[in-house]
Amino acid sequence: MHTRTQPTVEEALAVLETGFERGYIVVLFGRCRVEYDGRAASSLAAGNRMLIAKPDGAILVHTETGQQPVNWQPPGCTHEGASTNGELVVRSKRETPAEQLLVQFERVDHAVAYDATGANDVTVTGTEADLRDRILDDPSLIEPGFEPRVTERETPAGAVDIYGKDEDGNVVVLELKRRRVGPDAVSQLNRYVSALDQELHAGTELRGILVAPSVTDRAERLLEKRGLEFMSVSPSSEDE
Amino acid sequence: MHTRTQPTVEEALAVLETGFERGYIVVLFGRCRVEYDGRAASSLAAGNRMLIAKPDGAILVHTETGQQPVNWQPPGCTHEGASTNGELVVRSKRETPAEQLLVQFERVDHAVAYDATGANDVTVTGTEADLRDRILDDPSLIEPGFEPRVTERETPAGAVDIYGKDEDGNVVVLELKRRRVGPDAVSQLNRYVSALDQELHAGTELRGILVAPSVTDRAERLLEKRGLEFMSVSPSSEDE
DNA sequence: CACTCTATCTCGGCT
DNA sequence: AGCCGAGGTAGAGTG
Repeated sequence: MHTRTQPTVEEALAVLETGFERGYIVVLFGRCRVEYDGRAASSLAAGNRMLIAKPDGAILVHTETGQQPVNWQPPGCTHEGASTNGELVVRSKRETPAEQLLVQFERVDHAVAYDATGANDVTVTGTEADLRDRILDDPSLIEPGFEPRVTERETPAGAVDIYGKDEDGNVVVLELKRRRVGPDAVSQLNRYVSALDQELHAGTELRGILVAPSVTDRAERLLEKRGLEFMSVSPSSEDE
Repeated sequence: MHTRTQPTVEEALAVLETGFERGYIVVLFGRCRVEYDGRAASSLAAGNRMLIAKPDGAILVHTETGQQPVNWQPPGCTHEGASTNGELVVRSKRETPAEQLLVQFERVDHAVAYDATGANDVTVTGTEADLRDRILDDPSLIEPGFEPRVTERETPAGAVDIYGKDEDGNVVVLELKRRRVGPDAVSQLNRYVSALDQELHAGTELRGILVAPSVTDRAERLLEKRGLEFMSVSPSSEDE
């Protein structure tokens, strides 16, 4: 780890460059302006901020508010530091799509280069995959007699989460969501049902069921209009 | 600004608490485990990481890779630090939805409290709003004779981006996207068109046009199947 | 507070 | 490299 408080431009640059070389996270605290140009374009006037440069090429500029950075570059970018007109300038670029970020420090108050190695594989539960497994484990959560046949069954409109049959032999398509859903989820299910309707030969009864903890009013009306169904199931049995 | 290198638990706690009091961003570098429980649940084994606690209640835990934090809490949470079994523990909570984050530091290598005040209003161009303004400014970008009437016109299925008439007096609904679109955008437009189709009295011709720089193959086929149209326009005239 | 939709969404998986 | 969908999406705007 390297740190510097109230460094000169050269000292801050040294922290930045030795940090990059060693694969450290480099963090600069100071007053800076930020310019971005690429998929969109943005400009940010001077203020005290925190810049985070990661060894995988990601860059984040954080202000005192918000969970999201005010400016950033994704992993895979190449960044470089330079001293320009007495200012520390950090530039980050990538191609495809072409975009670049320019951070100009009028003043650097503190610089840190830190070796942030260690496990970064977080295990998450309560996901859509958990909901899927729960239903495959106990299909009666949907309805008595429901039989899952395939997961991720392909259709011209995309892959259906769970494809199966009901006790009367009708084809059933499930679209799973881990949380309360709005109109977009209904449309998604509808796309799959429409696509399968064309694919399956006529006469086959086809049901589409949206499976989620709950739906909004508008989504419910939309389901009705499209002749689709809803079944309330949560990713975790504890949430019921 | 306050900084401490290789602080004791008490020293790190002091940086944390005086930082919170003064409305500073507090950053801790060290080896920690992270537990989250709320909308989902997650667990992260020990490793060297960076914790960022903002005065608005946001918390971020960053590893050496990725643009996104491995764990976080949104703004509005209350966080507190404590010394437990010789470890510095940071806990962050909120209600609605109930969720909490627990970060346990086996070791703190560096602590910073920084006053990150300053302008945080970034001006962005190339957004959907820019695309809308561009079309309102020159409706012929859609087609000769197109006349915008209302933006954000409400329908039972949601608000239409631009509602207008073509040169033959037909109702035209535009759905705008700032970048290349897939099937979801087609479904969205279709929802609005279907809803308006019921609302407008019979006999009125109704056209739906998806406006974006480009569409994917699947989206194009879906447009065709739904009897919808596409017009290529970018948010910025320079992108064409 | 809940609903709806945009986003430089990011991220992973697959083709 | 592009397409597609999930996400503890976050954030903004509105009712």
